[in-house]
Amino acid sequence: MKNQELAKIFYEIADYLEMEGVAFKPYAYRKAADTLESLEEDIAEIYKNKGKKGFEGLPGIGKGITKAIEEYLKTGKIRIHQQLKKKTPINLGEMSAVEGMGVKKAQKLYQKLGIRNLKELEKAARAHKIAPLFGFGEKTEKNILEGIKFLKRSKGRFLLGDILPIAREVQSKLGELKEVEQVNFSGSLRRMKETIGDVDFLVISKNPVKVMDFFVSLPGVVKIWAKGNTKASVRMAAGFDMDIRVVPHKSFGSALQYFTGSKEHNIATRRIAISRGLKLNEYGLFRGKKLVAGQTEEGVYKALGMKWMEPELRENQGEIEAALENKLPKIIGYQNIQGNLHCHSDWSDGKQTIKEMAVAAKALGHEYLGISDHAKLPIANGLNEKRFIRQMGEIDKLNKKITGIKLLKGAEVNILENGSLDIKDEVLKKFDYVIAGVHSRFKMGKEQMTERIVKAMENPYVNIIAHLTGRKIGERDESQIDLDKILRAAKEYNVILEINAQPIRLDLKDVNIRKAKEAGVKMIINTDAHNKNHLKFMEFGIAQARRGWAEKKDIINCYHLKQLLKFLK
DNA sequence: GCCGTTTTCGGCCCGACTGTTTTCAGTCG
Repeated sequence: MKNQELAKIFYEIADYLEMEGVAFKPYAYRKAADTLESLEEDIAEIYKNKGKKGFEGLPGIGKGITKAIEEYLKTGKIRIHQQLKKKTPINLGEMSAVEGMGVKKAQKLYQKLGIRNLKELEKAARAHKIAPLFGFGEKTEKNILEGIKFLKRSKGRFLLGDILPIAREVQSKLGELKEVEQVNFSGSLRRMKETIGDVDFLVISKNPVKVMDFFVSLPGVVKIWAKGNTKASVRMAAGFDMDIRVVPHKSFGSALQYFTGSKEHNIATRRIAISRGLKLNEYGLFRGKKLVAGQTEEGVYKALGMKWMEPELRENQGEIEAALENKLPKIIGYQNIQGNLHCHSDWSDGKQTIKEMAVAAKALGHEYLGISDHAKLPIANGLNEKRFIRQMGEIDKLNKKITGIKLLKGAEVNILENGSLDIKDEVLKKFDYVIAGVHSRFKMGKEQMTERIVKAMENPYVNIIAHLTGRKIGERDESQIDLDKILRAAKEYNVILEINAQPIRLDLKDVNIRKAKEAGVKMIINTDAHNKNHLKFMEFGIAQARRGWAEKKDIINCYHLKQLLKFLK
């Protein structure tokens, strides 16, 4: 797939052009790179089948970029890129990853000192060669060294599941300050993105300085990147950054809208503002100097001709158009889930007994809990047919003893290499439902993997396919699959696709959820809990479903027990 | 270089903080 390669080159061209002080073209190249990055089909395939006509209608790809793509597909290179690189042969990505270092500084350092990469940058800073340069200074040199130090320790993006609890804790600490009237987090965290770069807080306060002082002295702060009267930024010991912004009451809505993003969503909303003769910034929506809206997000969107929309939708993936036409989806709410069909007990690799899991699920207000221990996986102490039958007996007994929650008999069986299952049909038919999942050979070819999963779906006793692509964020890539084919099979055989709520899985991911929904395929949000605390992962699965525009009717564990059982039959 | 509910030409999102060139460019979100 050439899309990512090309996107990378266009981003680089954009950086170089910015370095040269060229106006607006960098924006154009980045826009084209964004388009390529999120493009599903292979650009090379499109070109092969339809020629450059196939690029028509792709946003941000016009005459010039089309030519560049053509050049790359034919020669493997883009001349302008080569020329720019030759002129300033530096590792821009590496250099500009250092906090405070952008393209201009990188260019100067190359021109004056010949610095091309991080290693040379560190060496020069240590030898105090940077401070005397025109435009640089002692502080800049020190910041470069600190930036490099933090860069080496930082882990990039963090899992939503790891960050959200920390952010909530900080939020409640800030909320306890008497100077703080209101505090929210914003950014990708409020949009519940699966990975988070940094945490952004937004505060209403009449005494911002006090809030700033408190914020930069929070436990865990190891570096203060910036601290002003209304804005501060810190690095936490865990390796991520936190930003805070204080705004007046009358601007809270526009500030929340602005800092929630996404960036693309903001650019789009600001364009709409401009087209209506308005200006949108974090302080409000203005006509000339007159404040039109700002206190609430609802007011801002309304003044732009839109209904308020859930933060999870704000990715400029059609939500703005939908809002303008009053066609926003009514996405699933965080309180709509009635139960959970994927969890493990100490019969396989879970930590708790079935009863303990049931009690914990009941405490969360669930109406039913499906026990779905592993089949036959040796590393997971998986069950064979005999043990499954015994477990069913135990679940029957527990159902008579426990009130307030119904236990369902399930299993997570393995889809073997050839698509068959590792538990016999005569036992499969005794379960209330069967989950099938791939747990081995994740790297087989796309066609083979697709066939493997489709074959499992054909089994009449399979209700749910677990964690479809097998990805583990930051650890294991998605298996290659033909999603369209799988969605067609799911529809045909009435198989439900799981949205696995484990923060490291979130599989189906948002864009796949949206495709499943559009294909009319039902989904279920499951925690895949291996201990009772994991039952709380449900929130992350719901978030992912919301990001995928899923509605209540798309998600079968929004059903009450009776309706669910009818559906599973 | 791209694009059009004002436009095929003339725009392209907007503001805070830092450090240094002491008035603002560079960087970031």
